[in-house]
Amino acid sequence: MSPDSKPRVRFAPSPTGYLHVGGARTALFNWLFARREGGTFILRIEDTDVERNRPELVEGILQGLRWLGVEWDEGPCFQSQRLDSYRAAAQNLLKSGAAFPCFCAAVQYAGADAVDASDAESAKDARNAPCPCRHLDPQQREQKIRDGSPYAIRFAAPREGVTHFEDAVFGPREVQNAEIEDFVILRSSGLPTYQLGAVVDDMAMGITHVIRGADHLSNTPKQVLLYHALGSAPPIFAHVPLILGPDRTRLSKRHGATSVSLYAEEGFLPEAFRNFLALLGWSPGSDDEFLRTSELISRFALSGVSRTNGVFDRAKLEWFNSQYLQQLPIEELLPFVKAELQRSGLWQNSCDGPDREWFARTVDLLRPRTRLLPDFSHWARAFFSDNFDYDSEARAKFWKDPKVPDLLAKLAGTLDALPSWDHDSCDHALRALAESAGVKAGLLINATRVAIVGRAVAPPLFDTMVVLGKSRVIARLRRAVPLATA
RNA sequence: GGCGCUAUGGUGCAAUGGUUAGCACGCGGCCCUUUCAAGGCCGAAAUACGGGUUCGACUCCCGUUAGCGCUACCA
Repeated sequence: MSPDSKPRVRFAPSPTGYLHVGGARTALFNWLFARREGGTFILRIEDTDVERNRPELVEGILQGLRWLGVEWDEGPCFQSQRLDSYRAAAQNLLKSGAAFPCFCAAVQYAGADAVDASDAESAKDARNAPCPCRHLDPQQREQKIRDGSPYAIRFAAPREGVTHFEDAVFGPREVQNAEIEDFVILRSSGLPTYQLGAVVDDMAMGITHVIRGADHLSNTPKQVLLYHALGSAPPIFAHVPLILGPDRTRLSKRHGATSVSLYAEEGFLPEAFRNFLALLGWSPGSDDEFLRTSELISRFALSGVSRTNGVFDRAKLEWFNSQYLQQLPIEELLPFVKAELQRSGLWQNSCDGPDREWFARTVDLLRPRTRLLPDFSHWARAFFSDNFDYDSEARAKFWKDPKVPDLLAKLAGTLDALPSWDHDSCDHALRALAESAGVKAGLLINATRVAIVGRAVAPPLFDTMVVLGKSRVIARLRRAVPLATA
């Protein structure tokens, strides 16, 4: 790469499932790198496996990326629309002798367990046996092709020597070519395998850095061989460690939520999710953790990427979310709360107009106790609607005292007579009432909270009263009297 | 089985070959307090094991063990 050329990177998911956490992090690293270096981030859909391919899943992957805020500069392009390139490349390799046609029957992968469980020796032999088609003489080859025998195209891997490449994370790598089998590059169906498709496209797209999961580390020498055979210098590779579940096995559906869209639905903030994901397998080199996306970008470097697989820690993710919920400038948070309230049917348009200030103040009051966006419409429901229920545990605990109904009724009257409605006025009025009634202020405070918001969990009472407004508080107190009596 | 990668508290990350091995999540305690959070303070908790190299090793080398990956006409 010449000094003035900007890096070009890509994220290349295959539409065989949703956008999972591991893929999302790979995408994020690519994106952060591109943004940091002023490069280009390309999205490519690797849909060459007709069997597993689910075209309808592509949109979900795109949505997941958009939610994550990982915007691509080019694409998405589909490998299924570039089949000619792969076939041409395969033909070139055939002509140059770097590849050969294989007429063997395709063997379906039975799974690692099946192989290991069967007779170890024969399985071993089968695995190591080189494809005999490599040594077919030209006449036999021609004959078979003329006969119309279906064939795949295999790369003729060198039997000696070593292949090396540079990995920005794992350092310089060297592999014995003897360990590399004659892998298939074009299936008998005419569709390319991953190895060929990826290399041909990365070459065509001018990819300078291949940032992908470490599960590809072992296969990289094959691709390096392809680059050379195709007459191109390989890019710089950067393999990022895998994400594991709590049991330290590769994260999968078994571990529960692995789809990015699920986290979006649960009410995580995309920026919090990004922050969390970025720090899973990467470190800025210091102890800083709360890093807004702009800082992530300015500090990202491949040299900070770890070589150790990491466990996905949901608790930490939630902590990041709560941090963003309470530390974001309020104006940045409001749109997310609005969307949440719209989702739950609690949104009032006035909050975008005359009540905007009230809305901001209320959200600000609520947010230290929220962990996920839906908290705003669940336990904080009473702040946005008169239609809320009364938590039975809260009632049992704070409406237990028989004096409560009478106190609530009296409080409604006292508050109603208040000339001004502010924190201190409410405070004094309530404490005075408690004192004259001979009860502790706490008793009345707790009972009142349940009466006006329906539950034990809420911001400080007098702040809550101010935000709810005089008429609502009084109405709710009166409404609660018979309920507290029952 | 073969080949490869990795190894710091339960988890995620720090530590030019020299620190009482640091930070954060989680956990426990205390403070604050009107509930619940948030916040503040304190605490328990780690260099996988064994050999080397070195004045000195979390750091470099070897071995062991463990985990993971690849070993498909999957990606």
